[in-house]
Amino acid sequence: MEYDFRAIESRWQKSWREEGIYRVENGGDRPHYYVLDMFPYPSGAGLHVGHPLGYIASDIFSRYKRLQGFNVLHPMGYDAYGLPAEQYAIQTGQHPALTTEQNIRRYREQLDKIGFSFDWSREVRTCDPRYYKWTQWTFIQLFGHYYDRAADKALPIAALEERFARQGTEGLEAACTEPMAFTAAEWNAWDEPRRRQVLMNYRLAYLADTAVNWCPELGTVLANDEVVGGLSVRGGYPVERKLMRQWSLRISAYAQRLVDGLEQVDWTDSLKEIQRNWIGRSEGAAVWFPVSGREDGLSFEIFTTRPDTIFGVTFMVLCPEHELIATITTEAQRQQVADYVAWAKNRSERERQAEVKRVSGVFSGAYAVNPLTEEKIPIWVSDYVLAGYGTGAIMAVPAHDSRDFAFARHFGLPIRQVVAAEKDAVSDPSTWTESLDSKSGWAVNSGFATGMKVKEAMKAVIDKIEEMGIGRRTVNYRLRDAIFSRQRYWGEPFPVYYKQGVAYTLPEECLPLELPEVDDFKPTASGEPPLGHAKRWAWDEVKRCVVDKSLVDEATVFPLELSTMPGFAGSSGYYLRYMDAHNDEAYFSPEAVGYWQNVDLYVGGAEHGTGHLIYARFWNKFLFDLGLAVKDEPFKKLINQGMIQGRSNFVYRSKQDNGLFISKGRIKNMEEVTPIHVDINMVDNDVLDIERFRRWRPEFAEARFELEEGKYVCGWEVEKMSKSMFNVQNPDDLVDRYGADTLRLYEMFLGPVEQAKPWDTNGIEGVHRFLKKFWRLFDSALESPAEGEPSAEEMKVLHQTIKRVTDDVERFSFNTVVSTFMICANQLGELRCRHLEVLEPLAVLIAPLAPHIAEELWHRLGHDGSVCDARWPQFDGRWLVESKVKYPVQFNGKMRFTVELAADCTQQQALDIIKSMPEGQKWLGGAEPKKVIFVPKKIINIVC
RNA sequence: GCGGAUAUGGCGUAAUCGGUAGCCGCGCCAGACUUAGGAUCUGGUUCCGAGAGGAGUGGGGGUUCGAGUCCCCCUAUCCGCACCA
Repeated sequence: MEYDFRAIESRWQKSWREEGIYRVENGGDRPHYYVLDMFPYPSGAGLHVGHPLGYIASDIFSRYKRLQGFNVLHPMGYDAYGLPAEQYAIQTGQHPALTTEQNIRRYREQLDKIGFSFDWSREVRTCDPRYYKWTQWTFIQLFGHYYDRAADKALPIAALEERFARQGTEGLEAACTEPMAFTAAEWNAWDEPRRRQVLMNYRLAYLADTAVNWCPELGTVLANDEVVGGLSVRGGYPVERKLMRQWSLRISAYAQRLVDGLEQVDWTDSLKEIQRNWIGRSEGAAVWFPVSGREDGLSFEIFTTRPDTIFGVTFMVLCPEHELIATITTEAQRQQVADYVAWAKNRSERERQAEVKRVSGVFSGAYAVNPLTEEKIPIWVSDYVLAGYGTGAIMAVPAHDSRDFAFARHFGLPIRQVVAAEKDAVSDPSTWTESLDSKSGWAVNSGFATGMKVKEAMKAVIDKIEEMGIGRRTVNYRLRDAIFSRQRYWGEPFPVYYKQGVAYTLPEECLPLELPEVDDFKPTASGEPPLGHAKRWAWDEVKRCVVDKSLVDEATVFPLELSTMPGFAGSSGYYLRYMDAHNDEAYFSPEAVGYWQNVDLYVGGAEHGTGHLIYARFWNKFLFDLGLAVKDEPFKKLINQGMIQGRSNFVYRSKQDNGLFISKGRIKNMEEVTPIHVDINMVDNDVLDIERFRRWRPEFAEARFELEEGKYVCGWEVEKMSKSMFNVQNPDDLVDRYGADTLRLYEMFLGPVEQAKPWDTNGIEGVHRFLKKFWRLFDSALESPAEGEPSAEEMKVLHQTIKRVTDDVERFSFNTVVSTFMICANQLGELRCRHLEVLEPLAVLIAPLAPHIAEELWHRLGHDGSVCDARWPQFDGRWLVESKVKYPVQFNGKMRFTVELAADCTQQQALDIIKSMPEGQKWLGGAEPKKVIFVPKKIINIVC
């Protein structure tokens, strides 16, 4: 029988669908395992071959775990809200709801063709009201909680109110926007709006005037991870800093726990490092510097990681946004400072970042006093100090900070050395070409700290300023709160309404607050959210949801919040929803989360390291504080699949003769030809299909070719996969041509899952040939099965394969699994193996990789059920026993040599084997070895 | 600039521990079968050399009886962050 993959695959896909064999139940006796893929944005372009790479890897692991006897949760869904979907809708002029629906259908078709074992009964879509009900619900909880640093967790805001009524801010340690201090008496005297205003300072979801990333082109604000180099990630449009009243999530409150949690998870070091850098924890000191000559005792706070260099401060710098500037600037400097601040403000974020090397700044005319030396030091204003980090003010130590050094050199400010690389190695800083930033070395010219090592000096200086009451040891994070509102249409509406300008959340019973249909969903340049067009909706929903009916009158037409939530809102907790996807009473039941706990294996791209993976961890930690999630970290193990790049093909057109195309090997000088992208679908192993090329474009119909060995060989280059380069590979074409099993095997065979690699189909034939060979092996054995016992040789091949496949699947080395199967098929083919008891376990073994062919073979072997319910074959080591002498070596008058033996070989057996070998006798000189050292598993060193 | 990763034949890669470098596949070469094409099968294929032999895992050094693998320095490429005090 021929290997008819089309018939086999459609038959089994249909059967799986009808039998619902991938449906998973919560509970049962089997151990549980949760395998999750990062769910896709259903974009208009459909899936390309890069998408399924991770899905195939996770599917292999899920199927493997299932065959090992685990109850495996392996769900899939769609991240359908957010900018990409909406941008696509705007481009095509269709409503996002419609395009999203179409795209999802297309994605589903493409996914189904590849034969995944997803439990589609648990599908979630972030744009489905039954799903986003819980996104909105979580927002309400975030609004209703604050972060208590003493308890180190989120607590209900009601507890905070109670505390304020009892003792004001006395003794409170809580994450907040601005530090506040008031007494219980003051709190109790305030009215409701005033109190709410104060509480907003502490809520985990809060409204505040924030310097945001405003993208005029997209008509919305963006989070920090959505902006790279001053341009929006989505679309690449310029982004400017703008002060706007926006919702934010107080993710910074969790900064330390987000750092600490990385210790517990099994992620790659590089991804953990990306997160650590993004959170940017740095230890140092906060120090108050008084402004000189002020009767009101005015002072300002700075943050430094180098308190030991405080004796080397020669000037102070404030960021242009600093509130103190207006107060301290002297009359003489007022105009200059105002000009500078105005100039700095108008500079786009992109300009500022592009001109980092350019030094700019202005003297304020005011002076500060160094609290340790009593020295008077000038206060400058410069935009190299950032408003968003620390306090927006620094103490400048030009001798030991490269940025301060550049600034001092530019403006001719003094430079004073206070650290020396070697003890007492003091030199004249005016001769220096760069600052000495290293933290190793000794303090010099540093008052009481002189002679100490830098590390000691740091501690001594902090102790001193704490003792003087002018500062404290502190930790600063780079991680900033996540801006949560978007002035866009396609997102979750906020469950928020306003009463006299004060924000209230809707009652939970009213959820979901559904996204209305609007005629015009396009963003506006002014930043007015498109939901403003939905007058009827605002009206009706307010009437339905708002408790206080008096609000619904002509005067307050739009008491609802009109922004929507960003894309990451819906994707932050979806893995929890899969556990209990149809629950209308709760996000997920305690039983469901108690059973599945958290994700055992998460597979997805590393590009989410600073976005989704931070937000999801934050979201989970918050739900953990609420007692809903049962684990502090959501994703135990994480595998980053490498990006698949495109591999473009070129033809080379002669510059002299526009109708002539020269094969790559015949080109003498690349200057004489123009490379032209050609569609990779008409190139096979870099050989051009000349007829298809002629038909491709009218201008190539008459093309002539200078061939090499009768072929036209194309050039190639690795580029981004994109339509314009004609290098997009659609998985459907390959499935049609070779079948899903071949595609699955080939994507894995390409190389390690984690590695970035260009896509090319040059080897796919080989993988397809293997499947045919594998099929024939079974086919001939089924036709005339061998009688009697399988040979030791055959058993050895089988057990070698079981061992290697099991080990390699365990360590996610799927490319070597494919190789192992190829070797196995070659060897059994050579042995002409027709023993069904040798072949049957192989059908199970290959089921995770190539489920369709496995299912068909399983069926042909006479089994009624699915191969998915089979048991993973057990490795039996006794078939592999062998021995082999490796390197005999003599040294130090002793003999030592190394022997390779089977894993279960005993010491005595090892010695017997060695002594039985003629060389062994010679090396040992007839003597008994004195010492046998088992070094690794297999190799034994023997010392005589 | 800081941080992380990677570097092996013509190509993708393999070599769980330090133990005969190059498994498996592509491509290429030769052959078998075939009217032909396709499909299938067999043998060969790191480089230099006719051969004996020699060289060889980006470059240089080190540890070791033994290094692709461990350590130090350098180079190139990729990724992340980027005036973060």
